[in-house]
Amino acid sequence: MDPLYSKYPIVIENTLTGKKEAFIPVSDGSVGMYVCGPTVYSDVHLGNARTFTSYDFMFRYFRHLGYQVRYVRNITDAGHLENDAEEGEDKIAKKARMEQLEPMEIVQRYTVDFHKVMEKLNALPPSIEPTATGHIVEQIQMIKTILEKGWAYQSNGSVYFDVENYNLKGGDYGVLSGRKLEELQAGTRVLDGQEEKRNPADFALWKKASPAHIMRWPSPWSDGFPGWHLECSAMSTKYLGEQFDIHGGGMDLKFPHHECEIAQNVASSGHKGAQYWLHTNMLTLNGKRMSKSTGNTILPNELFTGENPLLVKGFNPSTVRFFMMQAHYSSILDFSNDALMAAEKGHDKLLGAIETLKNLQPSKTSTFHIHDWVDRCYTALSDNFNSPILISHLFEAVKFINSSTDSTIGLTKDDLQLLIDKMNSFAFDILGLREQESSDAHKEALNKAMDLVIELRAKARENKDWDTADIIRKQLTDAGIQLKDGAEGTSYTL
RNA sequence: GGUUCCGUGGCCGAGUGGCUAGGCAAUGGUCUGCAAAACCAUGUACAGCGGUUCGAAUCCGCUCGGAACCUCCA
Repeated sequence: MDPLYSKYPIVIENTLTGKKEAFIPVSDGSVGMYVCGPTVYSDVHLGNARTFTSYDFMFRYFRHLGYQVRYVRNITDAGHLENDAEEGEDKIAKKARMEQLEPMEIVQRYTVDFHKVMEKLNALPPSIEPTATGHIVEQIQMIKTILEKGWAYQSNGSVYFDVENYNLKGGDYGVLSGRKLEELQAGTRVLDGQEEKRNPADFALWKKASPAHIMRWPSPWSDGFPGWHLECSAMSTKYLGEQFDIHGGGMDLKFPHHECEIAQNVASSGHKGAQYWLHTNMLTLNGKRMSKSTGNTILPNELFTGENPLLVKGFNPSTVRFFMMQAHYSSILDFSNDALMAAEKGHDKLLGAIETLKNLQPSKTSTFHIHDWVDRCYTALSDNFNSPILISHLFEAVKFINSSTDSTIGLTKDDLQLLIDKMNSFAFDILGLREQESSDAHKEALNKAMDLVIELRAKARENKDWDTADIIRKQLTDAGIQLKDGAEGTSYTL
């Protein structure tokens, strides 16, 4: 049988070309995907969470279609320069001194925090999660190659990429971001240490460490540390090859980070690296950019607990994920308490219908064009990962499920099974939603207790003792349990 | 200031030359002891002003507003 990806070929918006293009992997049937991961020097930002959730969704979809996927997402633990200056200090080293901790202690703490947040959001671990500090050797090797080919120069123990020379010899620094080299030079601020460079647009491949700099490694040029952009070139090449399929990251990385990556790749191997570049869009909070200084900011964990003045309550991570999936990854998404509240209702309605679906019985004929529906769902997903359209189709099925009567759905046995399978695939395997987790033992105990309460209340209702019946319902509602009196008896939801 | 992008009904959010996206909220109805849930019905929205076109929310121009990048940032 043909794999699903040949039935529903993917089209991707390639930000390198600005066009939607048919996705044709370098190697048939497999996908190599590299995503720029977080810098682990502080709590993971909510925007990071959105970006990595978007790529997790794509990862899941590729796998679902039958591709063999290698998903590489790095951890930047070597720190980046705070500015381009000679005495520029590594962010991680700075924070370490402030808190009197070893740099790797900071790295460890925030890496663990990052993993916890992503786990809550039900993001699968990447296939490989390499660290910058673990690949100093590869980075030094790449610098050597670039130097040998004449695309870089040494200056005072540091090594810089020669952007002007690169473009004179046919390089196209600026392809990704649409920037012109002349404009870049004109717009560059005068910073300390610029005199080391031949051109303000040049960027560091290796920086000589100042005596105070804690994170440092020996190299042929100086004791120092790798430049801002090198780790991604080195690690993507190592794990995915000189030519691979997808490179992703947030919009904000487009320039200069990804622009420099392409230049480094071309300089060292003659290839651009990824064929398809993807950029996820930013997040705003109540219509404004997030900013710690104005208090317009929320941490992922605060979103889950509700411990933030901008939130009325906490939201479960699956709701947050659903909220993110309701918007396209390439659009700016605005977070607000109201928007989350609305998403929560929709999320619960969707999962509720999937729960209902389990208990429905098939009928002789089908009244829902299930194959057509499945087709439309896949078509939406394959059209540049359009999760909002998929969700709108899912709600079509929700309406159909909920309008089923007498415990019977208008689907034949096979069609019903198909609907169950696909709803599960789309909602859980691909969108990555999940039921509120509670232990089975817990659930069973609650079910038994609820059966008892419902039975007692049913007796009261038989006797038309409405006061008792209403008190029970009211108290349960206050406790967060909603009773629903239906034709077939009473059920409850949390 | 430069580069790029966006502005959709009460809110969130798809679409992007002619055909109902969807969710939430609201109103009416069905059901119910009453609720809740669910279902049915109801909104002729596309920042403003011009232009192109048989036809524009969708293309072009200007104006206003917002965002990202130009310095580490998903």
